[in-house]
Amino acid sequence: MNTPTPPRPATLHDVAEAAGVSLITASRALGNPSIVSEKTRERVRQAVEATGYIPNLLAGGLKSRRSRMVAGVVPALSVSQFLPTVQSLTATLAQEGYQLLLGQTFYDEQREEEVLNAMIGRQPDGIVMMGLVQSGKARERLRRTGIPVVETWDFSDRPLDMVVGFSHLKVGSALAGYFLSRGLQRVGMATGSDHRAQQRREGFLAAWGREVPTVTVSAPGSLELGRQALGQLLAQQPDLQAVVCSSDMLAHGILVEAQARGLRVPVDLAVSGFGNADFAAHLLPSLTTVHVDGPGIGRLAAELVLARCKGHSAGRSAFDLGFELIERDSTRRA
Amino acid sequence: MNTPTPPRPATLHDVAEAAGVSLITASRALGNPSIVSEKTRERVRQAVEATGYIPNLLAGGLKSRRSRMVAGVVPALSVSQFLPTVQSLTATLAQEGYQLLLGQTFYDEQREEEVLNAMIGRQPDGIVMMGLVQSGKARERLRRTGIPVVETWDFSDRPLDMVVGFSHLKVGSALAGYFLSRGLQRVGMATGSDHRAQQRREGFLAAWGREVPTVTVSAPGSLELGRQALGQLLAQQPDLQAVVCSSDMLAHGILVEAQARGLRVPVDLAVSGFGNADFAAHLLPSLTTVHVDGPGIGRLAAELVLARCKGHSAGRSAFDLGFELIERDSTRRA
DNA sequence: CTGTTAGCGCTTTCAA
DNA sequence: TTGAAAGCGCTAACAG
Repeated sequence: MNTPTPPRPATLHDVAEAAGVSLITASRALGNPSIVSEKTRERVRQAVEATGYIPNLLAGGLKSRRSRMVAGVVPALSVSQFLPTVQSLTATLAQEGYQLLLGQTFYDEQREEEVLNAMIGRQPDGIVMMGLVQSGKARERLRRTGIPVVETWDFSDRPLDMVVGFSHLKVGSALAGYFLSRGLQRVGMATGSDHRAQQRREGFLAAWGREVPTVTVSAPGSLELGRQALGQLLAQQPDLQAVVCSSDMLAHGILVEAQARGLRVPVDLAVSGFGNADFAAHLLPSLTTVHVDGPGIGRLAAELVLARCKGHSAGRSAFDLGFELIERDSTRRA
Repeated sequence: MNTPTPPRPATLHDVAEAAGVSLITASRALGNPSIVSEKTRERVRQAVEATGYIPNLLAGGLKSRRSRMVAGVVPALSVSQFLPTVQSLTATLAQEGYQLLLGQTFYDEQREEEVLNAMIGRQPDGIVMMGLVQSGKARERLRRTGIPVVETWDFSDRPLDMVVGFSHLKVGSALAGYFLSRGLQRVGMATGSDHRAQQRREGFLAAWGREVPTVTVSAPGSLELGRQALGQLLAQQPDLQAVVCSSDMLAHGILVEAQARGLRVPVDLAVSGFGNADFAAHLLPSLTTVHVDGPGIGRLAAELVLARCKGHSAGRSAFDLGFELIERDSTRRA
């Protein structure tokens, strides 16, 4: 064999030539094989093999107006809450030949606008946001592009386009109801600075009926910040009975700091988290938390975008997937 | 004002018309402003404003042969080890107007080939892999495309193209040296099934000089798997003195299970992790681990890709960023 | 400094 | 079932 490897990557033109068919026939053999004869299809297949052809999807997308890319935007990748969602989103899209373009806003409206503009310029077939789009300018711009947008991990009756999530206010009030039912009085909060954590706090206070000592930490929080938060809460209220946290990592920090201070959980102090991280069930004591179906959110978001791409304009556009309060040992009465 | 919003998004053509200049002048005013007169530049700027123009970067890339996208490939997004790297990679690229295309291999060669083909079809200006490219077929194909590739989080003297990482063998032997120097004899390992964790194990055994009881868990491990692993190790060797873990989460699980069993760390059992996760320093006891500069890896990988895009063909292509063993209380002699 | 011309690689018409 | 023509939106190359 003496096939000199072509210096530049093979194009569909090369494939057509090698197969002895026209360019468009080669295109159809690959993109719409059912309307091409068996024989031709096979010859094209061999030509692809021989040339090592990989289709340039950017070029195809220019004419067909589908990039087969979906933008996924997170506050920051390190916010572990969203990882299962982004993972299943990416995996579901990949199954259908779509790739994810990743963007980060760092909880900043300016950056949110920038990253969304950068995404729009790449003509994504859909955009999936973790959280609601904050910037009004960006909302307006997105609406005008007509690109399908799925906001997730939150809920709104008047979404930009589609929304898949749950009500953080309701999470907060569910937690308040739970702690009230346990007869706990002196509750404190360790809560992230982000919009969703603040919403849960509001929901909690509304149901609780009065203010509670609160330490706000920079989103999304960490074990270290949780440890510090307990110190600060105890300084404010030495006879604290419970701490409600906006993430499992913060709650974990509370558990560690409680142990360091010789406080027994839940006897001396009850603790709850949020997110049902995979470590929550296996801590000592196991952590009471709020479970959310992260992978389910990602899957549904992907399906909604894909459905739109195929022209099925779904009827419903707001999906409340709810949440579940999971009681474990960290709040269980002896 | 009575400017009817155009139903289809504005193109550069519309901008040029609105500004009263030719298409290419409008293009230059945006992409290479220094060679356009101040006056023209301003008129184009206003036309962009008026039309709400967002450049179609896919179309531009077709001709210029730069997509301004970089592919980033992880085993799975939930492998938290890589998150700081992907985060800084994405952020560094975004600063220069590049976006990240995300792919997942799920530790599977078949999927690795698929995801790399999907990426190549999108003409990325570079590819950053977390780990080495496993599939020989994919290595060959990547080499032929000529796309800059940076393999990370590992090291090789004969990389596919560029490599930014460190030697897992050396990490293993450093850990062995450390435990030997502590005079510990009966050591066990809890280790992930992935290639890098296995390499660290090999490095450890080579320096240790003999086999040790080992529990292998599915990569990347979790707190729960760590807890189970300690049970299994103790069943094999009841008088175990130390456990070397392939991740901080596994080590954390060992700590929790030790506490559940009434074993004191480090007095009864010494424990080490890997990765220096942000919780490691704040656990009780704080966790001895191996620190790796995750964000630094991402930043350097981005810079290498960007340098190649600008034509600077860097001399060096293998960067060993090393690692640092961080001794904390979980192995410290009383 | 500005414009004209010719594509990038592919897919959508339309016609055979 | 196959093909020819046209052009997606933009930029490189070469004039003026």
